[in-house]
Amino acid sequence: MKPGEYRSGNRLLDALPRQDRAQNEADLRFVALAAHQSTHSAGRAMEHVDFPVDAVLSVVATLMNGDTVEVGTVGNESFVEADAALNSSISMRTSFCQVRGTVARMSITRFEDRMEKSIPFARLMRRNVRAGLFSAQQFAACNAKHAIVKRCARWLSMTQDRVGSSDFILTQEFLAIMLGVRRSGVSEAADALQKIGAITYRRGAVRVLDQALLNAKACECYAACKGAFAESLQE
Amino acid sequence: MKPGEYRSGNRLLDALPRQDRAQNEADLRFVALAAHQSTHSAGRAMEHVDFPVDAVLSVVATLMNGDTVEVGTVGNESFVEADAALNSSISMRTSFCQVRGTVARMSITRFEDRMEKSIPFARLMRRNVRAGLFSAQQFAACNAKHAIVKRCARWLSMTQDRVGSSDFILTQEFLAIMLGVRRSGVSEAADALQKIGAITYRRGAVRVLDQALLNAKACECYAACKGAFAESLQE
DNA sequence: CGAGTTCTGTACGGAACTGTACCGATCTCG
DNA sequence: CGAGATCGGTACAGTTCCGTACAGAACTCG
Repeated sequence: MKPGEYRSGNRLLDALPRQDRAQNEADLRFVALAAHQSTHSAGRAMEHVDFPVDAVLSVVATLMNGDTVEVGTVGNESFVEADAALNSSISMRTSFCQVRGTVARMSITRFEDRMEKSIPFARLMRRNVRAGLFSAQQFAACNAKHAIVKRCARWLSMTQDRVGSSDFILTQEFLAIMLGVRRSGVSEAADALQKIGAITYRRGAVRVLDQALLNAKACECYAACKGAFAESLQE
Repeated sequence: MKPGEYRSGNRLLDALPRQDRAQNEADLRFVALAAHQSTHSAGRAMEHVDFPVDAVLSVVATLMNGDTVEVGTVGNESFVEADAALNSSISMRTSFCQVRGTVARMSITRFEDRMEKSIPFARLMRRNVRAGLFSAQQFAACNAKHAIVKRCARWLSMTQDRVGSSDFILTQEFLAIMLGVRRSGVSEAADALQKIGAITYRRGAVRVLDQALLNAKACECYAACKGAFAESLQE
């Protein structure tokens, strides 16, 4: 493979200019993550930065009563944790693997070095953090205004894009935690989406039957976040 | 006044090292903002960046049905808009003045120039954006989990810190929009806070009677966001 | 195969919040 | 001062969602 033709499988890394892409080959190692495996802990120094390939990671805020709410969903269009691109090597949030798969892992040392030395690298990462900020803001509005079914459809739509498959493993229990609602609330929402033929949901196995229909049932936040990340990968 | 002793009144700008502070004097002009006056529009190129002195600005997400929800509150500990520190001169969100007062305004050109040329400047701004990201995430969790009264107390607590006064002007109508709830919901919450003697609320005029009590009634998100911004101003 | 675990569907009372409406109080401004 | 606009308190029916509980289905593993 010629230099610069290296592809990591993470769209953010692969959107770098040729020379930076070549550097990726040396800086990355691929790690298979199991479901619910933690990658970063709130308040702890980061040892590495993870660029998902086909895994989906969740960034969550943990409240004092122990409740957790998802504040960011990260797939092959982005990375965890954003702090690394904001002059801090301490992660503010906890993140873990939601849908099992592979991530391209870079040490925090290498990441910081490249932020400093490559203008295109730093620029692309920061533009991506901007999309992450947009998403967090969108989630704030979404959680305040949108009904469970729509948020549920949004999450499934986002996840399908990220895993690149119609099938993925996810229990209602975890989806409920992500959305900040009751499990039985997700059960009812998933049932509604099944009845209209958008998905099937059987014991942790989701299958998207009609992507267009599912997207249509999702709130506007799906398209908004997708657009923000897409924009951050261009130019 | 000796160089480096210049104080803008915005704590973020004033946390810069001596040399950068001196530069502020040339780069800033002070602008008085009226309540509800817009400073940035979603999708439009930024002409300037605003560092509040005693004004309080709101960053809002506008949904397709026209509803707006606050996704960031900005006072003298921060600035709008974060995008400027993330390699974009286009604002992703709309922001406007919530509590009237003064902002220190810098042209986007000067801001970008300083981001590029001063490492301490760029570092401080990015650490501040990190706190802004943390806040947006916290709001996402807050909107999903916390009751109106607590969110209301949070907002008033945050605002009092930012205006540096026990009195400020704010209609329930606008507070309702910020929290993403009904106006009469705010009316009931404000009434509850009045009954316990934390505040008085009369026709758009809020007076905080017992700050400690108000803070205690606020959800944990008040302290969490305050801490995040405080940390971003140190070192 | 059988015991134990995990996961989902469903139910029910209750709490929180919504949408809407109306009135009175207060402020603004000619 | 008086008309009009703004703002806040209250009410009520309706909806969404919560907390909790329980049973059955599906899976795991010895």
